[in-house]
Amino acid sequence: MKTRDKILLSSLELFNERGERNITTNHIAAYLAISPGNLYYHFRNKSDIIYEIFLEYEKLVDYYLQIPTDRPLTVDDMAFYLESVFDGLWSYRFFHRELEFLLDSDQRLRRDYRAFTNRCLAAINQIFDGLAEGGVIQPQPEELRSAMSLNVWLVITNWMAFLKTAHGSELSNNLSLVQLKQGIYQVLTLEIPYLTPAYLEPVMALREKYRPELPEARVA
Amino acid sequence: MKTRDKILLSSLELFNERGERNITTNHIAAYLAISPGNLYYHFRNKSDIIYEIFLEYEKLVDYYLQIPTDRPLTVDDMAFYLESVFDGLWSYRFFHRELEFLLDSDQRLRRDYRAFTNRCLAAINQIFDGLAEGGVIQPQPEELRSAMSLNVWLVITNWMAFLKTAHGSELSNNLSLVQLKQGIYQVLTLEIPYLTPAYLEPVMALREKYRPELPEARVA
DNA sequence: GACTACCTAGAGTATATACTCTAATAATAG
DNA sequence: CTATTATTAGAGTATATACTCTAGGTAGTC
Repeated sequence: MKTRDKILLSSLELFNERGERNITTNHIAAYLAISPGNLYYHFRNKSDIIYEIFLEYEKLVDYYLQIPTDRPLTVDDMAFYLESVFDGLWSYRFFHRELEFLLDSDQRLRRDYRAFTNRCLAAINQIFDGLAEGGVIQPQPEELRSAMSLNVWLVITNWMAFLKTAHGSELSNNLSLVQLKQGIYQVLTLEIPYLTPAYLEPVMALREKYRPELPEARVA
Repeated sequence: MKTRDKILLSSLELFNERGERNITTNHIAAYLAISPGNLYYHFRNKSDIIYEIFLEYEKLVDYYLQIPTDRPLTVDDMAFYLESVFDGLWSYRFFHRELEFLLDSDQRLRRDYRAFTNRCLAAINQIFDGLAEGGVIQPQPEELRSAMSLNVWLVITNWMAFLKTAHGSELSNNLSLVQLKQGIYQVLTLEIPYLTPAYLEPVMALREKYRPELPEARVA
């Protein structure tokens, strides 16, 4: 593998594992057993590395969120979109963690991420549209559907932070893909009241698959 | 005012304004025109300052989220809780911004914040309970209500990050309390399907007060 | 006035961080 | 083989950061 790609891969791994804030360019170089000079030969600075990683993330999610408009959507479609989005979130999980700082430090990233968010929101809207066409959910006025889509996005992008901060034992802050996908349970919770009677049962069954095994204490 | 209190106040102000990551203890001292030694006389380190600020935040929110259990809750109660929570979020807005790093760096904070989250979730649950008693929302099974409460929490705590990252112009990332309170619109969106017919109209009217004036583009 | 507890200044330091520079080595093209 | 280009090592640096240390001031009390 090319050194440049190794740098991107290892950076992503280290960022995910230990947080972007805790990983310096010197750490990355040491991890790869290359010199700092070598790293800076391939990337002008740390921001550039992060930006390139974002471009990969963006490409992955955009790929999965191509919503067919020529046919209605099924519950299976919805399940696929949810699985895919959470897989993407998992692979690039460092990103949402320090998002605000990253966007403050890089104008390109700021601009691209905003466009990315809008595409995601549009895709969620389209999914709801397709599900309504497929008779899975009841059609809703545009305004309500948009606000619901935004709530779905907020739940998806905040679920991981919730897990890391509120969940888990006092010592371990480790996170598993299984836990992360319990976010699907939360997203499906949002949809329940809008399901058509015919699809209530299958969607509830799908939801059940993601139910947390040991729900955290929610009562004081 | 005592120097110690001035440090806390200025730190909060600087953290909110420019992000905890961008503010060093030397910045704080310089801002107050005191010496670093003086600052370190009052606080052992930066984490201690942040922890003290958290304690204030915690106290404020706990104060507002004392839910009466001896009477049903009204729409006005709900509006008050929402306003209060978003006011708190605004006053200590730096906190949720770099939450994960802060909790990773301070065990006390990690422990206390987790307990705080659980208290908040319990309060949201109680509010839903009280609203059901008051006939505002339809009573729901415990499981669904808990999952809904969690979604409310996720929307509330992620709304600000959404504004900062996805909203606003490319250059300005400034945030206003008015914008922040548009999060109430999103929270009320979650409640719509659970409202009793009698309360649909008044809650929709309340929601309308927080509708964003210039909604961002949500369609590609 | 002198004792004491509290408070403050400000220079200083060890370490980390992002990044640079030069020289050398590999790869490739003609 | 040679010239050129791409890649790498590794020492080095300017700046920042969190924090320390010493000496001295201030306020209250007897």
